Amino acid sequence: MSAAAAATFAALGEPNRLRIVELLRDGPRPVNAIVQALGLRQPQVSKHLRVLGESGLVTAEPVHRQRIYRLEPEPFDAIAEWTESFERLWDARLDSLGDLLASLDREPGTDDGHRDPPSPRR
Amino acid sequence: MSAAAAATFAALGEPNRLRIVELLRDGPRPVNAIVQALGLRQPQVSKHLRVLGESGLVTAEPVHRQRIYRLEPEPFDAIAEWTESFERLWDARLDSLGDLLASLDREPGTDDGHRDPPSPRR
DNA sequence: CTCTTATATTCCTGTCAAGGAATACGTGAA
DNA sequence: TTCACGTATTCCTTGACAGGAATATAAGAG
Repeated sequence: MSAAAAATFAALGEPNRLRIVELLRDGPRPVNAIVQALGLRQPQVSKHLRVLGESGLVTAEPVHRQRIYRLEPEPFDAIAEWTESFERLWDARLDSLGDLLASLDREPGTDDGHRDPPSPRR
Repeated sequence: MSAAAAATFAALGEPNRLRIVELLRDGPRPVNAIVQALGLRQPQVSKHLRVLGESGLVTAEPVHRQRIYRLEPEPFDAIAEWTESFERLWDARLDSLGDLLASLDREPGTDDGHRDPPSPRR
């Protein structure tokens, strides 16, 4: 899940692609509507849409001579789920820091990687 | 909101940075612990931590000779909020293509009526 | 002060990605 | 068929970014 999440984040990390996604949040759009709404050039929009499509964020449906792009829910669900795994941590972080330090400050040199995670549970 | 979101997504879009973030989810860590846990080289980890810090995803607290890195909640809250603005759209997915397929797999719900399809004509 | 440990920074290099421009492709209309 | 429109692809150039290697900085131990 992490590898796919990285690809999704990378696709959304480009500002113009993020603008496209946020525009499509208001409803499906043909390419030309995106071009005009965002003031980008048509080839760049097509290229961005391709990247978004390869990440599963959008799909296209051909209608007439146009291709109507729309958002797909799965990647957003994945992001939401991923983010939720962090949201549960913020209330349980007061005093574990001191314990952590003592356990991690080990003898150097011959240390070959043995470490014990301090107390990741709350 | 969007501009900062793009920066956050970009920071998380790098696979090794995402691994670092997911490691820190289990608790704060000094740099060397990240190096050993992920099998990366120390300079690269420091560089990634710098990027993560510039996006506000992590902060460091100096203790002894080490710097303990931890996640910061704000960017995750921002991502969650951003994602929620999309999660409310999926139930309104009745459109021309959907209607064709709907006769096959549509499950009859309690919706006698028909929700307003967002057809943003322009 | 000197040495060591932990981390950060710099330089270099290769790769990849985004924008611009031009063009190719596909499909409906005449 | 030919034309026009909507969209996709290709080529090119430039800039950003990640990894490797070496080194610099900070601070505690002796």
